[in-house]
Amino acid sequence: MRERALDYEEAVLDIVSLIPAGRVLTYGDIAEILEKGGPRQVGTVMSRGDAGVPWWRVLRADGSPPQGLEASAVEHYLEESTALRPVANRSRRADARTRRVDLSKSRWDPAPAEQCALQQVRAALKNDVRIGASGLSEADDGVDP
DNA sequence: ATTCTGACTTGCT
DNA sequence: AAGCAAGCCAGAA
Repeated sequence: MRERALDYEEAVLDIVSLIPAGRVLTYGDIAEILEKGGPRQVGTVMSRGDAGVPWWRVLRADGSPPQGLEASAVEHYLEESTALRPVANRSRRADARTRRVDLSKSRWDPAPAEQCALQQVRAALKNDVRIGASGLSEADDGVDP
């Protein structure tokens, strides 16, 4: 019964693990979903090691993979057929380093059920989870009095 | 309490 | 497209 409140790190990792193959979210998106912290906090969590989550599906606001991991991230994109942005013709460096994900095409657009799952993670982070046993299901939406 | 740091963002050149 | 500065949020020193 791990239905206790999630700490920030767990919440972030949960979200990341929910991103489908071929889709991506930005650090900022995740912070927004959790309604806590900012892009940097999410980045900090991710930097602690992959923890078995698809880290390459989390990118910067401009569509570029996390610093230092561009090369291996691109391999995953090719593998998952993630929509990449066309390489600038002028650029000499048409390498993995210049490649960016096309956010307008690959950004994850969660279906209703998925949004629900995301909200559950947020709720679990916010206070505590009250699913199960006692059956008190009032997860206050977080708005302060 | 204050300062530094970072898998970040945005806006301006 | 690229580089730079400032803003931002939390945790660590």
